[in-house]
Amino acid sequence: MNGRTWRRLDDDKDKRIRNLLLSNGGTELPCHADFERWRIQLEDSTFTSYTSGVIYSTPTSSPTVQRIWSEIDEIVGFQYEPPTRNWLFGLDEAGKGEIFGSIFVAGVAFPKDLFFQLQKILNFADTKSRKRSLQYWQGVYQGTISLDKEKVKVHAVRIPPASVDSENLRKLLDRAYIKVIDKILGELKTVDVRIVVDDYMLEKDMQDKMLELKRMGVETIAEHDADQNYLEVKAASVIAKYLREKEIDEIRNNKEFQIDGLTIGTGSSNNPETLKWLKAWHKSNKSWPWFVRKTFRTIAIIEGRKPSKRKFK
DNA sequence: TCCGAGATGAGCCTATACTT
DNA sequence: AAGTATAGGCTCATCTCGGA
Repeated sequence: MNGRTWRRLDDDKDKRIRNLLLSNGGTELPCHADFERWRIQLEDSTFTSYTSGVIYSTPTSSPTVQRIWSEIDEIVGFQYEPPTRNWLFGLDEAGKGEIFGSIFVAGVAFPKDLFFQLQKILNFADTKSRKRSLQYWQGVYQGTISLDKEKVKVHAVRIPPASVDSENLRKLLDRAYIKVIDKILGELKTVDVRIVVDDYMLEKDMQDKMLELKRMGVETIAEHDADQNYLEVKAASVIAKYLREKEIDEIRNNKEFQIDGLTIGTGSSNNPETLKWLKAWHKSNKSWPWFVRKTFRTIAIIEGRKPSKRKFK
């Protein structure tokens, strides 16, 4: 059972929500700290407003409270850039700076009438945090793709470690992004689309692609931190994150890739378990498994090699 | 009422490109 | 060649809040 949180509220919305609760029989409770603006008890749920512009409602089994939640959703409205086209199409990648595993580039497109349903699902999904379990990502992923199987278009491309070792990363990203765009746009069969990508510093291929799309009449946006401002990018980042976590989880649980009781850890260069695993594996004289990015600095240092500068031009 | 979990920012890692 | 910038990732410390 989960509560609900609404973020980025201004004073006006806060006031309207407070009035809504009071007019539906809510009773005011004393605040518990300076940073609390008000507390209102309504049936089995306590609503707390914080000075940071956040309102939180504790879990409920009351239909009345759930109806109020929907009304609050309407007052709060868009917590991301509102739709400007009938279709919203976002792309993002996960696993770029990791020393293990693949990079996943994912794209998600959905019609604008699914905006609020999706916003509700993704409101809690924090893609930056690794602390959440694979089950958590799977839940958000399933929630996203099963929202409306006919209308939600999803496509992802995997960039394997061997490619990362042998080619320019941004050029690989360019190609993966273009593949995803072509696939999903082909399914949409319309240019009434807003395409938003998280700006990884696009290379020429992708820049050209974006210009071509613009000429076709598609709205194109590339900006950093796009997942915070565009719901479609947030959705894509969740898909990419899930696929990446799934792969790493499978490697981690594979006994074949455990040594001296050590797993591969998170796969990041400054994860202590990952470093211990690297040292133990190297000591055993086994060759590196497929998922290790052999050209990365950390691996070269473990091998006693001089870290070479990567110049794939 | 109060403890601990989640959020956040700094500083480290990875990559590439541009400037000096 | 070294320094700057951009991107994403993780860890750690600190602080804000979430919830019993």
